[in-house]
Amino acid sequence: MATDDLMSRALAALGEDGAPSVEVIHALADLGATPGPMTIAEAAVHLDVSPHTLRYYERAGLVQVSRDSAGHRVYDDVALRRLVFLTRMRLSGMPVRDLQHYVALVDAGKRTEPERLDILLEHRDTVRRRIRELTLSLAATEYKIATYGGSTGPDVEPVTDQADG
Amino acid sequence: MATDDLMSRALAALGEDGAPSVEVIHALADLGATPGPMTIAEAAVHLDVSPHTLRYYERAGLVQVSRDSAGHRVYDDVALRRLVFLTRMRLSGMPVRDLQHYVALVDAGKRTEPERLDILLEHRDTVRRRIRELTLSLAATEYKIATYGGSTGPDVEPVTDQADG
DNA sequence: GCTTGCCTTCGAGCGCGCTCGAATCTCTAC
DNA sequence: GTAGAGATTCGAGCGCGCTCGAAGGCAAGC
Repeated sequence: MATDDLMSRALAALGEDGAPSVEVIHALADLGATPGPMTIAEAAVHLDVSPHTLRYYERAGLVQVSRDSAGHRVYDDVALRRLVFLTRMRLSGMPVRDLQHYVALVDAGKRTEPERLDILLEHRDTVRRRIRELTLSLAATEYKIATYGGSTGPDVEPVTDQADG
Repeated sequence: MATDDLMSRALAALGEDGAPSVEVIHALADLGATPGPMTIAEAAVHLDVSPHTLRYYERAGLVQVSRDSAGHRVYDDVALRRLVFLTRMRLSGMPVRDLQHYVALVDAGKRTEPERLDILLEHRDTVRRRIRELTLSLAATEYKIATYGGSTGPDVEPVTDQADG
């Protein structure tokens, strides 16, 4: 089950109301399936990013990846789980810098859990704010679409094109 | 009524359910209030961007701004309305490149309205997709927050820290 | 008159997140 | 043995959207 497939399926399962089901949440939590060791090309497909990006993440210290006898990267379950987390956080807009901080905390041990939780809580709020912004922009866009022709509103009938048309 | 104030107020009025009220939509459509001519500093506050950004938008051909006798920019209602539109679209993630295309169509006259409408429709879909992505990421983040301590799920009790903790 | 402050233009610089190219290595297939 | 695919490292480059700095202009206040 590739992550992009999973996201696609989850997106498909997510109704217009925007309330994810329990199944979707469980699917996103990646419970169960351990896809096993894979090459960088396979991992890239699995995570829906480019091999270049995977190497970049590794260089950035976000994930450690072992090598086989040929020196090629081997993505095991540990690396893949972290990368699923990382790509998901990136998709939701968390900067790489913040992720570097977060993984540093993870690597620093269990005592950093409170701070990690704080980061997640703050990120949650950021995502919520962003969703609201987008919801408003969406409403404005839909309003503009619905009233097209009267570019500043329904009570204005422009003779020529308006500036914000 | 500054645009940022308006957005703040609209955000405050927007409940957890994420369904904007008619009032909010009307407010976002900027019906009524014409703030009159203002300086670049005033416009920047009004639009919640920097003067640098306003000059950049003008250089990018997104808006035309006249000058007073001293050569200073004068933001009239036409410019301000367009900038409200532009900043809103930017906020919702439309690339400057696309906005350049859009305003070029506006300046090309009424016959380009169908294409403009297409752009808005496509943008609407893009914003919807993005909202869904963020909603899913939010759900995953909230799940992780709720199950914190069991970093890969509730059925796993890690002895040491997990890679995706 | 002179300082202060905000404005102007212009081009350059920057932070982010990749993205790419070059040179080289390893494995597989023919 | 040799061609080809795909991997490696490294540093550089790029597209985006600003952001800044330098050098100078204009108007008001002391």
